[in-house]
Parts: sequence; C-alpha cells; structure tokens
Amino acid sequence: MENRKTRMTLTRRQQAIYDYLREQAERFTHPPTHDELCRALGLSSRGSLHKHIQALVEAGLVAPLQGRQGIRLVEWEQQDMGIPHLGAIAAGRPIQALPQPEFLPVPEFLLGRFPCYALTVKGESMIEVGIMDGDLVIIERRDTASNGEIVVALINNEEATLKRLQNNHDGSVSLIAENRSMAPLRYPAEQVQIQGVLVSLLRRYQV
Amino acid sequence: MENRKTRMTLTRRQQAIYDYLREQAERFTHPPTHDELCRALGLSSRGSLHKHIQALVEAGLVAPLQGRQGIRLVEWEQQDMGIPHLGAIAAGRPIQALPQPEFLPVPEFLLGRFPCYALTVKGESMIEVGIMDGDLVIIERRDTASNGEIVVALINNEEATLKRLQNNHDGSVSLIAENRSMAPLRYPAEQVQIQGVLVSLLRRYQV
DNA sequence: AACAAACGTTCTCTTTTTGTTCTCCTTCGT
DNA sequence: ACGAAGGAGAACAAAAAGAGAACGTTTGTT
Repeated sequence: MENRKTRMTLTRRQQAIYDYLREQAERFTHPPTHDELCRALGLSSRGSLHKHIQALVEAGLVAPLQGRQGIRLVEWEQQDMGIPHLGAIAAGRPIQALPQPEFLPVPEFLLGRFPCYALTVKGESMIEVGIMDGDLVIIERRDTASNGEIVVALINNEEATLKRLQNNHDGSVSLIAENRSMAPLRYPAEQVQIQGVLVSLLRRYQV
Repeated sequence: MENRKTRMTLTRRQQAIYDYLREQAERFTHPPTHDELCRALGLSSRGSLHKHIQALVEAGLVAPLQGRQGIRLVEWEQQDMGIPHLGAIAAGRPIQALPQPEFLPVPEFLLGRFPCYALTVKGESMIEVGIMDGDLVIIERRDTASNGEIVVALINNEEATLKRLQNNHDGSVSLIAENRSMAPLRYPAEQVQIQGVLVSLLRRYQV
C-alpha cells in the first residue's frame, strides 16, 4: 500500500521492476542476479533488463553493489526515506517513544546539517514562541548548543524537555520555558545533556 | 469535485475528458497513455482523442510530458516540483507577489486535497494561535470555507489578509485576528472573497 | 594457481507501443 | 446547406522494450 512511491519520471517497465524489487526485497537472502530477475519478470535477455536497472540507478532508487560482484544490485537504500518520528516530548517526562519510529519525508530546506529526527510537542510550555501542543518539531542531533537556542535537554538522565537554553556565567545552565506561568529552571551543567537543537517546525491543520 | 476554472470555452467532450482526468488522477500510477484513455472513454481512435488533448493543452489545463515519451500527458499541474511560493501576506495589504514564484518541495502529508500554494506571513495578527512573523503557511486553493477555518481572504478586491473566518447569521462575515490588540472586522459577504484555507505551517529556525 | 561457470556490461538489431498527422465520415443545430 | 463538434482509421516517426551475441570480470571449485 505505502509501497506505491510513484516516480513519474520512470517508464512503466521501470516502475514495474522497481515495484518488484521492493515487494520481493525480504524474500531474497542475497540480492537477486540479473538472470533471476529476468526469469521472474518474464524476460529472456539480461541486456534488456540491464537497461532498466541502469535507469533506476540514475534515478537514485537503486544502488549497484559496488566493488563486490557476483552479487548484484538492490538494497533500496536509505536515501530519501525521510527522518524518523521518534515520539512525543512533554516537559518533565521522558520522551514518549513510539514503539516503531515512523519515517516522515521532510524537504531538505527544513533540515539541519546533521542528522535529524522529529518529535511531537505535548503541552504549552513554549507557546509564547509559537510552538503549540501537537506541533511537530524537527530536531538536529547535537550534544552542544549555543545560548538562546531551543534544545531538547535531558535532565538527570530522566526527564526530557524542550526549552530555550541559557548558559550562565557560573557554569550552570538555565532551561527557560516560553510561558509566563512557568519559571526558568537552573541546573548544574553536569545534570543537563543536550540531545538536539530545534531547526524547524511543522503543523498540520485539519480541514 | 467541482468544475474547474475553464478560461476558454471548452466543448462538451473536452470538458468531459478534462473532468475525467481530474477525477481519476489518483487512480493512475502513471500518466495514462492515449490508448488507455480511449478505452476508458469509449473511443476507438487515438487520433480523435489527440484533438481534444491538444485543445486542453492550448487552454493551459494540461501539460504534455515534455521530453519523456511512452508515457504521455500529465493532468493538472503536477506537484512533482512542489508548490509555488507566491509571496508574502500581511494584514491589510495586497499579497506581496514574488516576481517569479519559487517552488518548494512539501511532503504530501502537509498538503490538502486541492492544489496548494505557500505564503510568508508578515506581522503578528495571528500570533495567539502560534502563527509568527516569517512563518510559511500552506494554503489550499478554495473559494469556500467553513466556520472557524483560517483563510486567506481578499477584501474589496484590494486587501488580502490571513484571518479566522466566521459566517454570521445575518449573512455578513467576520474576519478575526488572533491577537488581543486587534478587533474583529465585519463585512458584507459580497466584499469578502476566499482565496484559500490554511492547511499547514512550516517554520525554519536559524542554527 | 588454474580454470570453468556465473555474472555484469556493452553492443547491434528487431519488435512493440505510443504520439502525431492526415483524410474521410457522421451528426447536429441555427 | 453549411460549418462546428465529434469520431474512425490509416500511415508514420520516435520512444520503449526486448532478443541475442560478444566480452571482461568475479566467484567457486579443484
């Protein structure tokens, strides 16, 4: 069902072959040879198949097993399957992890330079900077952040929270909720571990 | 699924074919070939169909798959290249159009069922629902909206604004800014034209 | 180390499918 | 009668798809 990643730029045969590769991906213990694919697809010429495979390679949907041969291609790689949605973050509790991270296709201009992940915001602790309950935040995986950045911070290895970071002169750090009803929290630096920095935000309205 | 804007007068058959393309757009994994369309429409001659397609192309409603062949025409502006970023919207002024719309790749789960476009928000009129200055809003192109939806509204064919819509019982409409310092504005229905409905929001933080 | 089988790759050639153009035909309505 | 709308079908060029041979390289076995 979610298999139908339609590429309009592919011809029909190319799409069919790509679909077959994805459907059968689990059934192969090792990547199939051209001959095996020919038989499975009703072709009698490896040369013909090779043309299609080549097109898929150029489309970036398939990667040849480089160096190694004898085994052939496939391994529909992890290029543009998006970033993992890891769960929900609420102030003062551990991240509520999804049993199985779901992958979201996010355009590149919303990502950072480092690997990213997504979290759903629970609560209203950052409401005054426009981060609402239910929003999806994109977090760049980093263990350091500069003053004023909004970070995912882990406190005492227990509680995860999304707050604005402030490094104080005395070596402690403050985690500031952007909500007048919540006071900033101050911790020794050792108790706070940065897990990422906010780089973008997505919100979906129901229509 | 209503009739689309038909700029030039289409003949009955042309309109029927165009409607068919739009209705069935999701069912096609590939752009349909002329032969497939012939069978679907009960034609037995590709030549006849081609005349109609040609008319739709000239009317600008359909684009031929340029370069590519073997696969043929594409229905309504394909979102392959993303959605157009048309400019900026600020309360009380016309939309500040970009000289040349820039196309943004936006994942499908952030789009609506109808064609969408993007605008940059200027000002703070919706700040209390988390829409900040500089945010990118994704708007679904529609000319009607229901109560409580956030819409792009054109007032007196002059000012465009992003507000929450409220249809009043007396036939007038209210446009409500989500900002305590701005009072709701009330207009006769004829003076307000809906240009789209907010479906999602993107925000980029600098890191 | 040697060798044969299996494999990927490249090449040329043929067949099928598709878009396009053209001519001819039917229907229908002021 | 006449032209516009719609359709049928043949003909053609080009793209897509396929067949098959030839060649070099990898793999596995001896």
